[in-house]
Amino acid sequence: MAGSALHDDVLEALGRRIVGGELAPGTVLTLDSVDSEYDVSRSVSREAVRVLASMGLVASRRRVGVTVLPRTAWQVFDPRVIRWRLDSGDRLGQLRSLGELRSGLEPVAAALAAQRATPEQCGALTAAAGDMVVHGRSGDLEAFLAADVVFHRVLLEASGNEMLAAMGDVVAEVLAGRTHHDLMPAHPKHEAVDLHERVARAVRAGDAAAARAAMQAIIDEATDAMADPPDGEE
Amino acid sequence: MAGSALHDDVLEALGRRIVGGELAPGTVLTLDSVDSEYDVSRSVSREAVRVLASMGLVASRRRVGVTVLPRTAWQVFDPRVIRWRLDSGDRLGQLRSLGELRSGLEPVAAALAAQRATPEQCGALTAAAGDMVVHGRSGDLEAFLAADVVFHRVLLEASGNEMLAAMGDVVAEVLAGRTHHDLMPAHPKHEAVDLHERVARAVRAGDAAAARAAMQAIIDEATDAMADPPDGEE
DNA sequence: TAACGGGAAATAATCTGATCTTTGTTCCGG
DNA sequence: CCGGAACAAAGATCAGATTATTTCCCGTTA
Repeated sequence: MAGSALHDDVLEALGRRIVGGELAPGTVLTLDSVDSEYDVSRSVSREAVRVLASMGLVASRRRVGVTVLPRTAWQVFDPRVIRWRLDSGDRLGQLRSLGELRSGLEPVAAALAAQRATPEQCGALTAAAGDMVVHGRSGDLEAFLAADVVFHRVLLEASGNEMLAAMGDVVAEVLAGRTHHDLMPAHPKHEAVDLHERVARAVRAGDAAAARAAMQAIIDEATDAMADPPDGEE
Repeated sequence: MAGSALHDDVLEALGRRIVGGELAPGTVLTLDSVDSEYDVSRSVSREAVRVLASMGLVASRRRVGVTVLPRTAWQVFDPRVIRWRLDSGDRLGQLRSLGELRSGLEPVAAALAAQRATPEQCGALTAAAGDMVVHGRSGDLEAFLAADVVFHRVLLEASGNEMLAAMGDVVAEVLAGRTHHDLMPAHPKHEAVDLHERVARAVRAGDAAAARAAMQAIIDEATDAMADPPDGEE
């Protein structure tokens, strides 16, 4: 990291400690303690705390200090909060929440994409689905994952809804987390790959209902897979 | 607002100017210019800019200044960004995006609530639906809105998914925006109110499919209503 | 002429110390 | 026991200086 890392270092460190549970809700820090602990000047700790406050992780009051807030106050859609939760002991809970979210959003995105996707996006979608077929057969899980991520990202963007599009990064992290934590079978199921192709076809044809249904099936399949881990882990 | 307002003032002012389009993407400010324009000290403008950067509205680089970023970089799930967009000329676009989001999320939330709602939440849901009936008849739009907000908020919380629950504030703003900008009929439609009661019943009965279907119908109805404004406005 | 390299200036980043403001606490008088 | 006044702690704000990058410009050189 070339640029100024100081401020972000403190932000990351404190954020992880809070999200990870080391700093329980109700804990009070003082700016001075942050200064000395991370050996930075007040402006740096001040700005880090200010950003944490804007994320709902802490609240600072005069004469009291900086209080760690309970989960209910967190901005759970903030990408950093999501990332910290995925990296912490709360990974499974976060994946469950995100899965439920996806089960609502992605079918809608598919339906909208069927109505709004540009020819380029249709092409990219078809290409990504094709890549999934190829890498699914060859068993190259990383390449498969990459194609999967591209597929979902393009689809969300093609929805023409900037909020759905913003979920692209999150979905990418979910997919990556799934492959990297043994929640995926060694060979992607043929049905799952087939469903992706079906979504691409439906979007190309402008068939919103079919796109929604196929995407719904993808999510359902993924949910079932997570409920029954391939190697019985956890 | 009791506490320190200075920092938030600058943050709000700059945020609104950016989201509202007055400060177009690519515009560069300098910290000094912010200092003098709002007549605050360096630390105040610094922290405001830092938070704006954390929201993806600006990026600051040495020797260049503070650059306003394009929409694609914005954290569109940040509640403040949503609020600013709703208050700006982009209100209709934001309402459309949020509507599409709701059409995905709320049915899922209803289905989950049917499986997870506590007895207290069931009670609150039923009570809110009852209030909607009463105030819908009497024509007290504000009281109706309040009950509507409570209904959706409780339902989202009852989903047991903290990310869905976090959408409560956003949904509240959407509903409020609708009534306050003449996108609602003078008397709430009987069918809409009836659907809310049906959701409450389904959740009470633990019937996830029925809860999802009824909620879907609510959203569809709302979408249709927005497509055909009652008094032909817009 | 074009590529390369060395300043110089601009600007955010950081540090520092002082002062102001709010607010929880304590203590005193009634 | 209660109400209010004084005190103190901690963040909030201010002001200035210093540092570190980055960009731009210009001269040199191949």
